[in-house]
Amino acid sequence: MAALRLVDGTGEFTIAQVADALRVRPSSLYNHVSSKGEIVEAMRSLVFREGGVSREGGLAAGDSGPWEQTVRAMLRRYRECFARHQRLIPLVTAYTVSSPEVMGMYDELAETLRAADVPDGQLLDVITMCDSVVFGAALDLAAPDEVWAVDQARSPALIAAIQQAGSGRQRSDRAFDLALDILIAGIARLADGGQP
Amino acid sequence: MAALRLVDGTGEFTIAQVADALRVRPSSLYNHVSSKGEIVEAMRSLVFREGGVSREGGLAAGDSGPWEQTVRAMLRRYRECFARHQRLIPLVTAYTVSSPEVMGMYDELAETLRAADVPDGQLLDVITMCDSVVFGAALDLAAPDEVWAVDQARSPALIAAIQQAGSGRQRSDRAFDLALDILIAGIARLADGGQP
DNA sequence: TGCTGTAAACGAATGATGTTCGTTTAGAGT
DNA sequence: ACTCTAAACGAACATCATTCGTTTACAGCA
Repeated sequence: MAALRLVDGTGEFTIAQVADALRVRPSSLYNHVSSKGEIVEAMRSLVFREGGVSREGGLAAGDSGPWEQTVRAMLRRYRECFARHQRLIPLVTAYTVSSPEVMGMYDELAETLRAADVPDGQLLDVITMCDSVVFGAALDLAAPDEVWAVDQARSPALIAAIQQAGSGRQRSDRAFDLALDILIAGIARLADGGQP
Repeated sequence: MAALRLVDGTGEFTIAQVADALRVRPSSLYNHVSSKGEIVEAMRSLVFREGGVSREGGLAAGDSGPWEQTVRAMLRRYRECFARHQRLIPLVTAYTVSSPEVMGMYDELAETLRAADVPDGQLLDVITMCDSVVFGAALDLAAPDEVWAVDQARSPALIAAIQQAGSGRQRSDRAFDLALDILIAGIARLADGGQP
């Protein structure tokens, strides 16, 4: 089944292409999967497993080290998965399915955050926020560079900013790291009550 | 052209459906648009204009009020657009196009942030981060509730969190507001040098 | 009123694509 | 050798986006 992943080199994939890569006729595939969506789902699982996002051994609770590092590493790993398969991103977001592999990661995240004293009432909100940042960053990663082309901007501030920033992958990485910093600092402040 | 938007009620749209809604044959549409992608692009513009995201009058620079409020309102409006057309989200992210209408908003954001003393070197990173959060939140909005169904979670912390949280729209809104808080607090800290 | 030019609608056709179904092949276990 | 099962196969379909040459509707103008 891994041969499907050769096809994420082109950004699209058709049943026929997959069948070709497998030296098989299109119809034969339907003895193993029931739809194209199921293939997308399989790819998602695969990407997660190969990225080590879905924890093999039990849950996290007993993890060593400060929670900040754990969360940072976790989210970074999460995004890294999709960074390695950028073309997959529009597919998995379009297909809106959620494989059980993903849930393992949320479990881990929940345990870690809870151990870090994030109030129960805000736990799910924080998790959703992490999710948003990671997926948003992944989308940004998949977007073509021309989104930030100088000639589309009319504001001098924006033009200057674009020229200062690196290009493509670098820029995206740096922005994600910054987001992680801010995110974690914010969670930390949540963890002890108010704004101080 | 606005009649196409009736079709975002189903989550998908085919040329034939659009043609039907317009009391016209599919082929006739190609006298007005050159591809399906162009229709998606048109929808994106329309959503932006109707949401008031793309500023009609010139740039923002002279805006009154603290920048925090301006940014918060801007991002909230941005997300609100897609909240009103959830089914559009996978489409616009998949089609990866960028209409000129969107750029106006980035211009405005850039000016505001710059006026708020965000260091030039990090301006684009901050903008990207805002973008990520908004799009991630929009995606979360579009995701079905079952993503957060109790029976999929294995961790007690996560199960508890899910039960405490509201459902659907409420939950998503609250998570987004929290993210905005954290985001803006983080930007504010950026704006005066270090972590303090 | 009749002529003309243009924009839009039309229908038929085409090529991709995902999917179904009944049949056939190959091989493992007895 | 016989049987059972899983997988491959090819021939269909249905759905879609898109193209092309033709025809209609109508506005401007003589």
